[in-house]
Amino acid sequence: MKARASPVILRTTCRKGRLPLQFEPLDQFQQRQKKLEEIRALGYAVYPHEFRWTETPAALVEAFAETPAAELEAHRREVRVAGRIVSYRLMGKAGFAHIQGAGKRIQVYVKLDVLGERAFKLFQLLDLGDNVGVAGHLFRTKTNELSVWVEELTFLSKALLPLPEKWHGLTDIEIRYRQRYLDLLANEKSRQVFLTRARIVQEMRRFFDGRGYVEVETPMMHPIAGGAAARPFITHHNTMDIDLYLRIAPELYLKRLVVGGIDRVYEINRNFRNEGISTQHNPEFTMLEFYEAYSNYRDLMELNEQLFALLAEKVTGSTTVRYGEHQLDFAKFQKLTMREAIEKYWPAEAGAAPTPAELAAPGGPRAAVERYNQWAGRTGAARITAKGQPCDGEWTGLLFEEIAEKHLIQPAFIYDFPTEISPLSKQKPEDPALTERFEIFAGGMEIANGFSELNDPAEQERRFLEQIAQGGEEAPKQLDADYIRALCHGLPPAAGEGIGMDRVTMLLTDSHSIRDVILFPLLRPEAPEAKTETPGAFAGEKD
RNA sequence: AGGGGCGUAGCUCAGUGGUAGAGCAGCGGCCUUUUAAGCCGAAGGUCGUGGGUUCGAUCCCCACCGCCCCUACCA
Repeated sequence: MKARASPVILRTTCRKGRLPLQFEPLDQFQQRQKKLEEIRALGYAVYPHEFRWTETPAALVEAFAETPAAELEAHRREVRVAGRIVSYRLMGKAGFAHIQGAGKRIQVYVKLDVLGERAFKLFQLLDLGDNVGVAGHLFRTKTNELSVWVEELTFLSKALLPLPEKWHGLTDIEIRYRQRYLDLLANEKSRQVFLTRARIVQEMRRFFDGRGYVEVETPMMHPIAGGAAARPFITHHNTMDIDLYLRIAPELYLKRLVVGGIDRVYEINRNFRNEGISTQHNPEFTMLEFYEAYSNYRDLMELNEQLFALLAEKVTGSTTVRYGEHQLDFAKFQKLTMREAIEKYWPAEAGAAPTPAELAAPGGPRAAVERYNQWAGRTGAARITAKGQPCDGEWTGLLFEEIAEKHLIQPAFIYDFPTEISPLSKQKPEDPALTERFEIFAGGMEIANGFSELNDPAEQERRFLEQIAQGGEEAPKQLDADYIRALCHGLPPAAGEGIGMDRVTMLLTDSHSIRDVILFPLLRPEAPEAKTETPGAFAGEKD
């Protein structure tokens, strides 16, 4: 949208204690520094250390929303309240402003004959964006707006740069992401999204803590990147002189902890994947991953039904949540095996849909792909393609992704994944071609992935070696022998799952880009500005 | 990575092949119950960057940069 997000940064020479940077708009920046000096000259501390308040602006507005003027007069309510100035109207010897705090704004009224010369002069030197504290009593104006009759005005800090425009607010998407603090100040909706996100994390913790789970933190820097198929970021430790990978999943460490007797364990933390960026992908994203000994994937599916219904209810007040044009019902999950999903969503015009039995037969998935591609070729739809020589399981996965995934708007479990694409999952006893694995889809996105954990070290080693042999950028390069050793010490039967917290937040806040639920999403760094020598940068200070 | 869109004042946006405009914010003045306060006045822009076409480019063409969307990879 914008060439570069303002402000333009002008570099100046750094002199002892002086602000080395200047920011656009320069005229306002300098104007406000001048006012700051005038405030100092009046004898006010320009960076005071605290303000004792009694209520936030939001609390006042809420608590006295209905209190009539007469009652406020009769029972005078003294308050001390602090916030950021978001509107300002000076009218000669009186003035109004709104100060914003805890997401809401309250009006304050100042009068020369109440405040006195010095404090009123201070009020005249205020700008939109400044932080102030006021002490006084509540009253209602002629137009019946709840306001603070200010008896004492305290300067708290200066905004040297202007706030976004007050009427339209901040709409520039790039600035909203790069300078999130402005977005949070200007857009209540954005503030709400991040408060809701915090609430989601809180409720998740409550849910797992209440079931005897222990929260842990495992390494984010891994000598071997494992636990998922993804390209890792590489970093380097100087003293040890070794390369490390930012983790792509905590899975293998958490299961070591289950070996160690922490039977119910979870972690909420970041994963890093060196892959594409989109409305559903940020290079670092937050996963809740949990493991439960002695349970299988069916137990987990049941747990998830409880979890998501409860979460939606607690966070939005209802188990039914609006997401764009849809109403997602988190109290009702569709359940389909992967093969059933392919059959169900197979396009009618593409000929007979492959049955689960057909997809189970050797060469069946491959044949279905060919049939699908013939149809795709005729209609111009995307063909299913793969590098190398995919096996039946991989073809099945590709079919599912192409045909079914986008239709999974309502919450759904897709289960029984091919073993070939599930290297850490336990096979189904009656069919070793399939594993006890499920994924949860909602809003057309994958939001969770869980399975009965493979705990047979011999089989795990075989699967790892197979992965490595297949190669590819996303396959591990090295056998994680330490993990196999841990399995050799005996991992009890267990089920585990990872939940994409960012995506869950998207669903519960009706956000359609992952960047709207991540405070500081990854953006390309702003182009460095040309260095400009600007001597005597500060008002009243010359070198 | 490929395709599409966008980039004009601090913010939100108009606009034109002939040297750029509004509202808000900022500056000076008036104003002691306003609330998108009002009124008067002055200011503010290498129209994303670099080339090209042209007598002349913010506008047309090309390249580059950044952001957004879609597709691909992925969760």
